[in-house]
Amino acid sequence: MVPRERLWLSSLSGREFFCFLPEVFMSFKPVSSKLDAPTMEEAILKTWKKEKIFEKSLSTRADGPEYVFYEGPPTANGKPGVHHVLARAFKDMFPRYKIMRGYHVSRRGGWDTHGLPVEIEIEKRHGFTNKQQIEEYGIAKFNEECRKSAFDYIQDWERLTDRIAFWVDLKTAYVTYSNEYVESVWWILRQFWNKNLLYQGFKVVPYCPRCGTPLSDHEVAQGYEEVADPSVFVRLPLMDDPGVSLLVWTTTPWTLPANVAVAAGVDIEYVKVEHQLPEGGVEKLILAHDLMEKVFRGEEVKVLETFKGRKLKGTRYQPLFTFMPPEKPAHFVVLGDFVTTADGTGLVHIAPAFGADDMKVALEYDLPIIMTVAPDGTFIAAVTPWRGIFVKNADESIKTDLNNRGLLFRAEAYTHTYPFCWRCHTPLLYYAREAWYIRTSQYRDKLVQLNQTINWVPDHLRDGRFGNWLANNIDWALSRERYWGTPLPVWECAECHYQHCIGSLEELSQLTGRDQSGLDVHRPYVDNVHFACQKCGGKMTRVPELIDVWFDSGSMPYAQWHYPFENQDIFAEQYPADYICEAVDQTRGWFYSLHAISTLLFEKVAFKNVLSPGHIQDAEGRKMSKSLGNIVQPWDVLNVHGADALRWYLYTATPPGNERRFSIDLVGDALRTFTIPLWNVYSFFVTYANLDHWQPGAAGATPLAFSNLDRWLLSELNTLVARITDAYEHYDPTAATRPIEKFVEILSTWYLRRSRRRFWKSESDTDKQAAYYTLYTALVTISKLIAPAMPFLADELYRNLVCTFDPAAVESVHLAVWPEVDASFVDEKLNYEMELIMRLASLGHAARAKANRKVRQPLAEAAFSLANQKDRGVVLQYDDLLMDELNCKKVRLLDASTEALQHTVKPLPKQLGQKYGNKFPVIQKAILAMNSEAVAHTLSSEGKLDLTVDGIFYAILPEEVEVKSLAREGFAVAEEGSYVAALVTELTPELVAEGMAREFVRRLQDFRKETGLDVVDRIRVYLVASPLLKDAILRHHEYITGETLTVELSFAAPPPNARVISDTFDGETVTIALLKV
RNA sequence: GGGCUUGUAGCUCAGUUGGUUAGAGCACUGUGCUGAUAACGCAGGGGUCACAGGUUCGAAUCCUGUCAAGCCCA
Repeated sequence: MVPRERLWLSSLSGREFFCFLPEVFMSFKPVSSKLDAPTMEEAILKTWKKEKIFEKSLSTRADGPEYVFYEGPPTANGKPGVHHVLARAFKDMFPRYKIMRGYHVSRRGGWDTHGLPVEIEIEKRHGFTNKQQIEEYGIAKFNEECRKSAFDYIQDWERLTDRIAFWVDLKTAYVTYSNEYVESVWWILRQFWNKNLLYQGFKVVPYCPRCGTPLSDHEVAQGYEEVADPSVFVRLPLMDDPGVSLLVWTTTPWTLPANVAVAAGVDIEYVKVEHQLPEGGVEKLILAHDLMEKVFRGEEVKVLETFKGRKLKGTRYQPLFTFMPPEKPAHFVVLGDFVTTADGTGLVHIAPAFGADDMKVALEYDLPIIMTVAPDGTFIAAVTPWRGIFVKNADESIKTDLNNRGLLFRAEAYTHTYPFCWRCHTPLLYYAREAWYIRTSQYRDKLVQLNQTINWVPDHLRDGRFGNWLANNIDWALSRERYWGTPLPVWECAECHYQHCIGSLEELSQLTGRDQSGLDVHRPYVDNVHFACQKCGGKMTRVPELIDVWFDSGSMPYAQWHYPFENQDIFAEQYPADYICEAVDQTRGWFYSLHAISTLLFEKVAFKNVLSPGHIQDAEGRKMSKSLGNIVQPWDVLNVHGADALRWYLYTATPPGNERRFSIDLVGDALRTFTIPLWNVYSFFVTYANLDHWQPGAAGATPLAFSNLDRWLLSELNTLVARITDAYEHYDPTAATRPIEKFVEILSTWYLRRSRRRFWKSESDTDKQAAYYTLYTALVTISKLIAPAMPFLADELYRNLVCTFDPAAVESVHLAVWPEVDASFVDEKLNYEMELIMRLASLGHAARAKANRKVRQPLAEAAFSLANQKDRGVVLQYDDLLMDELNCKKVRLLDASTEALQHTVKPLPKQLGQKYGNKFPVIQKAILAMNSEAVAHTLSSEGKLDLTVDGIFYAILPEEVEVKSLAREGFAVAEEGSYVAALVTELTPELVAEGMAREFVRRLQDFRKETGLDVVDRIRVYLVASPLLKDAILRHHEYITGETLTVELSFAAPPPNARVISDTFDGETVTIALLKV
């Protein structure tokens, strides 16, 4: 069928006005069926800027309730990658949704500007390899370069942020190095100082003795190598049990002079064994049961006693060395959860100065810390035998010493990975340095309790990774011995060592008696500020440390507003956040620093909802890294497929907490499977609505005649709105997007496929109006539902579909109001019934294919069998849809009373199994052993089936057995589960002729298209055809001319200027000559 | 070494309180349909539900262990 001629004189009443002035018809902007996504998106971007849509999204909601979003500040000293797009895409969608719900979302941006990554860039630039070089170069110059470098790639960030439509206010973005920001951070630290939460202690850090500096984690990670270290087993004779020794193991003998305790595992099983000495006699040793085999290597030992580790707690042993007598109780067994039985003896030597676990357990048990090593990595003078020797070089001599004293059980080489300095290749030492801590562990219970009130997505983070981290909270090691960062605002007196923490620049001014408001708060300037000690009048100098950059970013709720020095009202409104979002690696980074600072400061949460997406991997599931060369650049994707497809892929590919594989092609799939079908529906609608001069809201007084199909689509649409709304309310990006894909699919492949003729037909009746209304409503609603996810396409649809005709409409979908569910349209029954009809249509097609009957050939009859009695009425109710879809003259139900049927029965495991439990197998067997016809008959006539198996009686109900009916003969059959479609495939001459006519129409339409005719062009047709075909054409003359807009169809000779083709089908031949009128 | 997470078709993913023969989309092959479509329909091939035990009438699903990958920590 061809769309009717577009003449409007005979059209709907009330439209005559347009007929006289066709040139002023308002119409939708024409939409090509080809979509160029990047071009479309860039045009929308320009429009947004021109019309200041982002600004309006704020101003139009100025009176709305506040929805607070915190931007986790990135560092702009590197180029943004796909993983940044990921986080930003997830950040963006919920604020956009909330705007449409009427909220005001200020979305201030921010930049993290301090820290080691920035310093390293500058070090690389100058080829610096150690801290002395920086100090020789000058901290002032160095920091000035850091300050500039922090924004080296800011333009890349701004461009990318803009292009992916992450709406964030970068014009007013906070910057962590600004004096105002730092002053707020100082204020926070001062609050902690006042509460006695800030203290100085030791921290064990990976330390390079040659460079004289601790290394950051990622520096350490660069330098692991496999090496052979000495592995020694050492006896520690017990004080109170002569002849018995603890057996400990270590790969760092140089730490033994600093030993203060031995750790055992509380639930590990230990044994006391009797062991034959090679030189004669026996000794008694204590070690973990599971490691006996490894330690004694088949040597025979006698187990004297077995006990759990907790029993060893407090057991005292004789110190190995006595160079430095401890000032506190030491040399006894403690319990540690880090003890394992993977290696060694299950008893771990503890030297708090040289191991993080050791330090932790030392704090727990108040053990002394014995520092035997100087900063250059050599033993101090007190360790007399090895003074001045580099510790690793003393290992052999220490072994000899122990052996001479009969304490060495065994020594050998042990190969493992050990960290080396990435700059100078010196083996790193784990080494205790003085450090500043925040006493977060004092607030452990509060941290845990407040965390329970936070909504985590995925929710396992709350009690898993984050919850565990809080439950085992240790004090926050705050200080860093670096240059470019927020200085720790503690001043110390050179004389009496009195310390004072500064809380504001004003305080500093008072103390120094000089206006410090213009001071650069960074090193080295702040280090040159001195004042008199309150206690002794001595000279106060700032301590050299900076603070952890995570403290900077965790302070952003306060510092971004220069709170409490300014903006107290804004702060009150913007704290805490409703929503934050960063990748999962931030659990112990930003998420923790926000939570810890907020808890210690105000005992409140800093954020109520947090979404934490998993990382991006390459298409093979490997992580993206420079060394693998598998990094996908965001612009390569954006320039090909656009930002919407990229975002859509990220939302739909996998639940947010999972890792997701990523490649240009996977984004292309999102475009092909969702965007393009949606675009085609849109393009179809606009094309035909323009041809018909259809306008939204112009139907006038005529009531719309909604078909079943319309009512169904509107029901599905409102169901969809409810689902998507619910998903957004629950911070579920996958559920907020995937159902839209499903909806667009059924919109395109069922609603539109089944409705095409309604749009083409000549009469502009109420049915057609209903179809336009329905499709229009669906498209406009979709534009709103996808707005938070695909901001460009959404606005493209909305602006053309809504703004074109409605001058009162807001100018962008992002300023529009989120759709409400109209419950009166939701009809669950209708949804169910249409799904059934789609399934039956599908079965009908399958039956056709099996019988080798193409769809163009009409068939006499399609019959269906449905096991569920309730479903049977549905078939007849929608028979018009099925007849049309399957090209059948009649649709009916298979019926046992009117035709020969055979039945198959299937006992249903779910129903029978749940009811009868372990009797299910015998019941199933018994039913299958019976005659299926008899079972089917009894169940339908008596409503139950009596069964006795092994002397037990069962009454089986119809719903517990599936009965399927099959026609015996004369049908082509397809079945799925209990559904059966049966087609009568016998053809009458009438049906054959009609099939030929349709076949002929198809050729003619192809020919029209090939000739380049417009859909509304009219034609004359001249034919030569074989007799059977000629007969069919004459019989269906009216149908053919109507479908093909043929004004004259004749079997006369064609004029010489006609286009001619010949074709053969179904054994018939035809020659067609065509002429445009 | 520890914690958390993941593992289902070639690829991307569903799979409800355990219950019929484990599904969908993409890709591939065949075929049909089409004057919106870059489409669409139908069919086919493709599965040791990572592996091994256990519980159960019945396990992708519950339990235990192992392996692999990712992240965080050590």
